[in-house]
Amino acid sequence: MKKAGACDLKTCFLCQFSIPEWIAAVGDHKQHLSYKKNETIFQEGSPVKGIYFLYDGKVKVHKQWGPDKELIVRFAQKGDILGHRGLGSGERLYTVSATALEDTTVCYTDLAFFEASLKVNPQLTLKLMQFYADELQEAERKMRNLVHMDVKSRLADALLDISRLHNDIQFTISRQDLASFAGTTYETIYRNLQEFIQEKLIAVDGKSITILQEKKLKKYITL
Amino acid sequence: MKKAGACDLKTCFLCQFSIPEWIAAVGDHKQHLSYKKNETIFQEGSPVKGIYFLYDGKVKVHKQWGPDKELIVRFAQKGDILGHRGLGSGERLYTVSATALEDTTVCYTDLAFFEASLKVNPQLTLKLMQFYADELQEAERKMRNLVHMDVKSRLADALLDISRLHNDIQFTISRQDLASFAGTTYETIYRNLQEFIQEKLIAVDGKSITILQEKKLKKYITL
DNA sequence: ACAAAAATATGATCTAAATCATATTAAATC
DNA sequence: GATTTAATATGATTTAGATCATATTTTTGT
Repeated sequence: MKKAGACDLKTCFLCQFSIPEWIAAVGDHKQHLSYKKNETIFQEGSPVKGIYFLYDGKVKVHKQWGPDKELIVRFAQKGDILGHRGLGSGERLYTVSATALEDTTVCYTDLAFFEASLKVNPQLTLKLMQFYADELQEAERKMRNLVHMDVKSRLADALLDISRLHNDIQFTISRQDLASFAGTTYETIYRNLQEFIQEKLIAVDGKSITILQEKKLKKYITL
Repeated sequence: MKKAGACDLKTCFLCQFSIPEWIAAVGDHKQHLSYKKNETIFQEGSPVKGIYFLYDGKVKVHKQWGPDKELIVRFAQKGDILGHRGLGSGERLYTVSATALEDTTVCYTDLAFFEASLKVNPQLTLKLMQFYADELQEAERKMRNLVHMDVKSRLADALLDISRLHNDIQFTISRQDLASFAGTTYETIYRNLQEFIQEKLIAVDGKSITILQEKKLKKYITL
């Protein structure tokens, strides 16, 4: 991680929903930081020091289980907020880790300043609340999927989800990350990807995946 | 469902975090409603009309899957807010159902009034945001458990969770609800409960479950 | 109080997906 | 550019837990 130039004070969640008079204060307090591919931005279990806003790059938000198992909870990209799970009423420890999937730039605000921002900008609090509400809905939908859908359907859901995020039918992701996101193992993902390729619903070239038949993939989810 | 007497304007989330000048408006707008055991308070997929606050009784918050499968996302009790998942930015449909597990009293506020309350009371918005943050953390923890823990550990977690909620080592719950909460089937719960009884970690008498050795149950979770 | 419906109990069977094992290829790192 | 390390490929084996089947008990509606 190294410090980088100042940000434009327009793009991020914080600037977007703060009153104009507050933006100057934001400029004084926020820092631009950059991370290399695979670098950890923050670690599950460590104390929450601040909040991050993704400027550029891709980040995975994940929970660890033992030494070699994980669950990817979310992929974040430009504009997304990171580390906000620490704002709850419990102990101030990150409950997830964030790791850069490619070279990434974020801007960072310490917790005290962010909390002050919430007090000063009710609109910010409201938007953040709505953002949480959406994430909660999505988390619960995923929970239900984990319990009631088979792996192939969950993989279809994961592929569509990632495609939607990238706003592109083509994207790049490792099999292992796909497994951790769909809540299964590398081998099972490998086999089910093969099936989707056979069925011509997707095309794969190295780490690049292209969705060929979105409609048919979607059918797996409601079935 | 039938209308019941007015509420005390003190207990619920809404009253607790509204400024004093707003309480009168709350009194004018909120309604007390009562539901009999097994009655549906609101249904997944139907339009969000308002927000509920639990006054008395126990409620399960659950997602349906097909005609005969479900996932219980949360048990709610006195003071808890219900229906708030509808506050996100998406379509205004309930993403979960709420069903009374025993005779229950709630108070109800239509959505427009609740949203006005959020605008008027930044403190309310802030508290609600924190509440969401906590629920999100918990949902993500459960997701990880579903993926990486076996049923016995998830059952241990569910039992401890329910005990904590009731603030009592003894509580009452059907095997089917326990299964839906732990993300598994009735039969599997039945068998694992037998094991816990054999190991003398719990005692069961009809629908009543008593936790005998909390410590040992907890060990299942981190293992 | 009685019939119908729901919840519980328990064994037998089946299967999706995890685990194991090992070869190959690609990507970092020194 | 060579060497370690990580990611991918793919078959074989195992297993946890779902599903099925059926009997009994409890609850609930009329």
